[in-house]
Amino acid sequence: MTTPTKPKRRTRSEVAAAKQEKEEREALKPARKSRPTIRDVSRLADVSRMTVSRVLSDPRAVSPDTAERVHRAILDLGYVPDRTAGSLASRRTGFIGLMLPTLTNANFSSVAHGMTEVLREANFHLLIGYTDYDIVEEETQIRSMLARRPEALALTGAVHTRAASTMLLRADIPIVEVADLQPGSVHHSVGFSNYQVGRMAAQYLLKRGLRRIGAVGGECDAKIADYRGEERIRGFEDELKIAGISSDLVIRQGHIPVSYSHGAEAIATLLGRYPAVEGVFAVSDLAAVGVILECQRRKISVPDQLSVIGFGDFEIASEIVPKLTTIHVDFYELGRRTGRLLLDTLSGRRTGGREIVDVGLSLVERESVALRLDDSRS
Amino acid sequence: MTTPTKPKRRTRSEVAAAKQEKEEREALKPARKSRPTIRDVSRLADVSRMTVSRVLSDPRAVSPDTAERVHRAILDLGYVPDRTAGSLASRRTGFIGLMLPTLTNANFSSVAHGMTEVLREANFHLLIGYTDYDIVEEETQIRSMLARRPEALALTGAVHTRAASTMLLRADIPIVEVADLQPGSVHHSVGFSNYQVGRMAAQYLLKRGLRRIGAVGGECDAKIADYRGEERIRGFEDELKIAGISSDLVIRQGHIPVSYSHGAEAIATLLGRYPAVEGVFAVSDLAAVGVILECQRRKISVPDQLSVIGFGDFEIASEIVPKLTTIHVDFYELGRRTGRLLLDTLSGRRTGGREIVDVGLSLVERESVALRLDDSRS
DNA sequence: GTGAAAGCGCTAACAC
DNA sequence: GTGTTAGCGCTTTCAC
Repeated sequence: MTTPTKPKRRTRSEVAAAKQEKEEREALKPARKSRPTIRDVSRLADVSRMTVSRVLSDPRAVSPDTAERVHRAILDLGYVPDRTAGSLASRRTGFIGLMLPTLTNANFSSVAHGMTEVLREANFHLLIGYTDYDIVEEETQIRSMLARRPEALALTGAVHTRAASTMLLRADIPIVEVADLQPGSVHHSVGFSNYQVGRMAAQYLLKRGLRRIGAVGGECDAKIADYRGEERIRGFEDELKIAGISSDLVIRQGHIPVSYSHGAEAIATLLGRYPAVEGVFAVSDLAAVGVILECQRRKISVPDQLSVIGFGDFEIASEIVPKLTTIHVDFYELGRRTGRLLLDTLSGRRTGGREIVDVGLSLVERESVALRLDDSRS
Repeated sequence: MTTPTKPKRRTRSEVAAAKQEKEEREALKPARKSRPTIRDVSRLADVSRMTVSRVLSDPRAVSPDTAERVHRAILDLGYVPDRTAGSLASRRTGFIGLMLPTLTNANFSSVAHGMTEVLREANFHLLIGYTDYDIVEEETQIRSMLARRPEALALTGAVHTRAASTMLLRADIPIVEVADLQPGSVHHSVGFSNYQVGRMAAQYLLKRGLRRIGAVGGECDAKIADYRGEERIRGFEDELKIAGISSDLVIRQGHIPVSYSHGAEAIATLLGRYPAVEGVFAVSDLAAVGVILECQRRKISVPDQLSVIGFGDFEIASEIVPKLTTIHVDFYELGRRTGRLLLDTLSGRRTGGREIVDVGLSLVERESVALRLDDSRS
């Protein structure tokens, strides 16, 4: 029972001696069959663990000879440093969180793509979560993400539960709200104004001489809501109001994520109620394409009989027949800007208050909106 | 200089005494302004740190009263456990890596979605990387992912660099190759046979009485290659060979990711070379939709003049006019199966050798393939 | 049911 | 340029 290799309970006086032995034990510790650690490398290269650490993090601080030996040992052993341990010691995890509404939307994917491109160079990893457009789920996700100690967080949108907001504040890390520019927020923002998207769409349809115009977007219910889509609709309605046009043709129907079939169904409803509708704004290109396709099935000519304008400039927009006129946002660039803002903030290159980056909007005129010359307005 | 609070160098004899003081110092340690730790919770709840840990990981091991006090303390402090530290101590990171070719493909996103759904319940997090279809980049990504000590890895496809394969073996964790069933692999597989996809497409076109048929896919160059797409093309060609039909109409053009415009350009090439082509298989629905759209522009009727069959059953497939006949794979389910396989393996519920899960293929007959009744074959 | 001791594999800080 | 010390915030293990 009293195996000498197995340390037993020791009296106080033995502690110092034990300490003496530490080095010796360390040297004897068998090259276990498990993954090699920094210690294995240090022994093989005959240097201290710190030197190995330095070779990896700041090679210039080590003499070329030593570095060479260490590198060889690393290769020999197939050593892969453990960033979990490194994170704990340095208190820098190298994680940045990104919370998306859904994984399966090309534009949000582009944000993730853009961020990753920027973060990669700085050796940061993106931790991706998604909420299915549910802010209660977002709260859960934020909590479990914070347990990974991300150094910064990017969230889609500016609407959160109270508890989530509290956690975010307490986390005391840079936070940026992405894809939505809300004046009230306390965090950084990189995005564009969804409200402005709606206004721009309405302005364009009006400018083209269209008057009987409407919009299609998703419903909002208690929990699951597309705040950004609703903002776009709101902007659209406000612009109509200014022009003295009724917003009866604006319909909210179906649930997010808004997609092709959603657009097809919504235009069917709209056409049923207001057969005379001559122009429609869809809160997403996917819905807009659904509208065009439904028109194709019904032999309604776009844009001759019905004009369509979308949002997002998804890839399909420039391919569909007729090509879709839409409002473009560079989501990939948005992701890059977000990544850079966060990196700059973390490195202290950027200091001070709330940063607001507007990546802007651009109208891409293609073929899906008619020009009513018979109309008298500009 | 000799600030009493700052511990100085100590003689051996002082060490024991210092140890004595440890507890006292700990008790005195100021409630620093930083994030609360398990120690802060334990002090507030007047229990040991271990008890707090148990409340979080195995509540039944703690008396209800104690648990209650601990929970209150957690809430009071807004304590969020640090999984970085937990991972190091328990040697379980709760990470599972997923390597995708690209972030911006709906079907791969579905895999990530499916996996996440399954992993969430087990409190695992997905670590997502992407390679841009480049196996050298994959190697880099795998290396940096392994530094996070994922407990398992899911890779898209079975083609890796030698160095990558070595690392994977050494990592000594469960690995599953996803979306590609390659007989030669040493790892688990969850997927389908891309080769079979191509054969199925050819068989279907032939069965419908089409003879002058071809395919459109991407080129392969030294590094960046769509192995899966190429497999599908290969299957297609082999089936043609069996039927005694030339595969001259099979063209590989352009680079991945294959998308709408790729299909449009490829069909333009094909039509230029072989105006009499009557049927085409596109390695991806996106390319197939591009073909349909290009035909629309050229006033070529689909399927009357040209039949089109795709792969992937992307959302647009069932919306486009005419609706696209395609080969469906349930990528979401594929992700779920992958997640479950990995979880089962990790929990020891599953043991033994290489597991191969074929999620299967199904042909979705819609409107884009003609039926040539004038042909004599079945 | 609860606690004390001993790390997990690294790095910050400082010594030489 | 290199090494030593002392943790990072948890969990494992074992004692009671």
